[in-house]
Amino acid sequence: MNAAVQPLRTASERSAPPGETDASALDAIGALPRETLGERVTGELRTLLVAGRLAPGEKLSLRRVAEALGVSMMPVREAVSRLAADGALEVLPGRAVRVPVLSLAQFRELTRLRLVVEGFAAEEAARQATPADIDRIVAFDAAFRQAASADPPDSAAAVAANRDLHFALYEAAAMPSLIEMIERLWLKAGPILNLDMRHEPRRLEGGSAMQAHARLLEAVRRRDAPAARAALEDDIAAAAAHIAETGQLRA
Amino acid sequence: MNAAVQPLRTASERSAPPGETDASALDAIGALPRETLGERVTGELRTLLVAGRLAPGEKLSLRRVAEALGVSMMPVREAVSRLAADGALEVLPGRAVRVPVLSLAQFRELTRLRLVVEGFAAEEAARQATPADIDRIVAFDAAFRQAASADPPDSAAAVAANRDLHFALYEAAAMPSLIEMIERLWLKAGPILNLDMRHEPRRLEGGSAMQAHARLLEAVRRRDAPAARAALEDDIAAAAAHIAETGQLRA
DNA sequence: CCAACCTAACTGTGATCACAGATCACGACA
DNA sequence: TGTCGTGATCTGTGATCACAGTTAGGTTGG
Repeated sequence: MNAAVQPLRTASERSAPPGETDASALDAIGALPRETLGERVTGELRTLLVAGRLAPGEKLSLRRVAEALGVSMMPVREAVSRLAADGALEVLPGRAVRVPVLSLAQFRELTRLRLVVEGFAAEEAARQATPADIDRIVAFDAAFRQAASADPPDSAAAVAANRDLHFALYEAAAMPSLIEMIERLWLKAGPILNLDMRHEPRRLEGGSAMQAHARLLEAVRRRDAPAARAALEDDIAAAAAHIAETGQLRA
Repeated sequence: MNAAVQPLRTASERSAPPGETDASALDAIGALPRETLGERVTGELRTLLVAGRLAPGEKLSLRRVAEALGVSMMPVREAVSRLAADGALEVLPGRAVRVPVLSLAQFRELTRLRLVVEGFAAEEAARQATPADIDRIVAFDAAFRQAASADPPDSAAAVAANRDLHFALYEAAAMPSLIEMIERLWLKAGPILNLDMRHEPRRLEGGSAMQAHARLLEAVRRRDAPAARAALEDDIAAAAAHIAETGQLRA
């Protein structure tokens, strides 16, 4: 069922640091990542969701995911609990857990919220972006361009680059809670959005996304917040319109 | 430690419907509530958090909460997992789980996000509100007025009425995901906001909240979206300014 | 009198087991 | 042929146990 789920052995990769007493060396090492298994499973599922590799309506089984990842059922339960709390997954009453199937109304609401929230983030990013931020955005824009312009288009790479581009922009706003909000929106809309981009790479050829990205980048360079918002809104609206027309949404 | 946590016995309140075959009777009964224990614990903790009855920095113990609620540790783990994913609780690396202590910068970011998101909700509510919606808002406004004007002010009732008033407004916008977003913001800001209102009920006497509510209500009645947003923004900003001055926030 | 050690209690995490309820396929009855 | 009952199988939920890591309190040694 879940061929997309990669093994994730419980490798205890915390290498015990030897008895080192040199102060300079101790200062150099940072706090080691101390990530719990449940968090890693959560991250794994999140990645699959925003990438559209788990299709809407697809059913997951705690035991199967646990087996596929090489862990017990416990961490998977925790991950599913969190994602279900975010609305990224839904647990049917007594049945199974599955990727939510959005209705057209729900998708429209999500799009409106994205326009408000991500539009605000774009404005703030245009005001606060550092040269380093802009460099990162430029890099991801180039990656997206290359993936979208290839023949045939590399849809997987385009999806990833598109995500990186957007979040590089939002991170320039330097508002952590804002980014969390946007991630939650992407988690909900990701399955349809990216499933579509993955299945219909021809949409990339239209170039509307690349055009919007170019205008966005230009606006950020000029620190023109309203223009950045406008460009981003066009990007979101164009993708949403395409989904609303051709996507598979519930009535 | 958690005297605030109310017992929550595992009462199986699902009354088995008798073998009724009358079609009209079958149509009348709705789906019975089927709530899992973990969800009830989550709701219990959410209520305590937004009401400010769990103070920032307060530490929780899974076992103690479980014992206080009369359930096993398992549902509490699930509830804490969800709330931690929302940032409403935080789990220290290897230590304990506690209510987050916001820094001044984090609180300011939350306030800005509230202005954006709840401001949008107020606009939309002003456009979409039905007479029934307005009636509900009026009722909660009256309750808030009464609690705040009493001598001494009934801070607990004021906190509850204030919450009900705001969410009655937001629900008039008829955008479920928007309400989830706002609830998450309140979950983060609630502990300081309402802890403050609870400890310093004198702030209520200033009447700035009541004045803002009155303007808000008037704007909704007139279907004046910009005015509704302005009134709500004043309400949020006034409370936030008071916290930033006197509240206990980390540097 | 203060600091360092050490032990006992407690923490969240993960695994395993038990169970009620839902699903699905097969077969009996009408 | 169509429909309902029925059983095996699988689902998520909850409880219990085991464990490594941390914390706090008391004690010892300086």
